[in-house]
Amino acid sequence: MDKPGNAFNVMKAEDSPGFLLWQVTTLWHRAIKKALDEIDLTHPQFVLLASLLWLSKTKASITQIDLSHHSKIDPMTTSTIIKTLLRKGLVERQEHETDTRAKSVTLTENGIAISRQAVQIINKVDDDFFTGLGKDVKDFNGMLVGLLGRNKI
Amino acid sequence: MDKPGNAFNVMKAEDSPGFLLWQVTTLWHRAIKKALDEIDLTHPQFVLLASLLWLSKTKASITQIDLSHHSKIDPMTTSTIIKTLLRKGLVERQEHETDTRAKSVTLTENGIAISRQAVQIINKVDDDFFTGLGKDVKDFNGMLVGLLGRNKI
DNA sequence: TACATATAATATGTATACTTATTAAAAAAT
DNA sequence: ATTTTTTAATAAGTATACATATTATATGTA
Repeated sequence: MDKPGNAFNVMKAEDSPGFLLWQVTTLWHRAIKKALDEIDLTHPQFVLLASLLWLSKTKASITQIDLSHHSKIDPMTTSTIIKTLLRKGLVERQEHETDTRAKSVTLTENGIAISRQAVQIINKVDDDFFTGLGKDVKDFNGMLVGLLGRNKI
Repeated sequence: MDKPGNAFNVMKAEDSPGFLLWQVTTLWHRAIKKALDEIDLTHPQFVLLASLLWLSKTKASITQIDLSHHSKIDPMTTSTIIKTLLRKGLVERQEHETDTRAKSVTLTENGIAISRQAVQIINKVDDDFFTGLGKDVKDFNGMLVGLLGRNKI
């Protein structure tokens, strides 16, 4: 009764959503990373580019905080990644029209092209990765939306 | 029809399991990181310690590759993290009995204590985080297990 | 208007996470 | 038995991800 293992509250690793989520996302990140290598983007870079593409459908001026909120990437990391995207010529920054503290981030022409390409690549990776869920994907999405709603930070 | 946004194959972000998974795991990682701060562990460090605790229930000699396979953390990263855990005095390494290339990793006494404490902390964080799923947690786990099975790398 | 509080962005420092390449030894193949 | 192929571990280099602290500005309140 005093072996190291008895610290767990589950008998099988498959009963722990946390450990399963760790394993699944580790494999998923790896697959995405590999696919994005082809266009020299990292996963977080892609998330910010896609967020820009997405938000620009409905919002005129997008700040780093907007991107941070949408992507859940913390503001500091967002700042770092945007700086890299600037260096790559995929985004540009201009002064915000009303808030002088903030910066408006926009995609460059090349940024739009790369982002669209990246979205296609990720669509395919995700299609492959989540194929196993079949019809359950709706339920899966629903659960994730539920978790998001209950764990807003 | 040529605005940036039309690159997506979903109309709502809630229809993309990939984006939802990104958001959920980002928030989840943040919550775990914050909780583990208290005992000066990172999430990956915890995963390896818990893996050691778990595997030692059934396996006499545990190598870094064993840990890598179980945790899905790649071998190089496993090596780096184990080195940190060594420095912290939470694990020890000895020559493997039969394979001279490999190293057997074991928890120190303090490592066992810290690991158990960490497991309790994470149990609580995960309980809180996944509470929203209610009875669905079984289905959620099942889907994750399915994804794991279909995406072995 | 003046002051306290909240917010946008970022410099700094530590710890992943991975790629590529290397070393040494085990396993498989002929 | 010798050669070929895998495999365990890791060095080096790049890019997150976060906490903490700082700067400058916006917002709320008296």
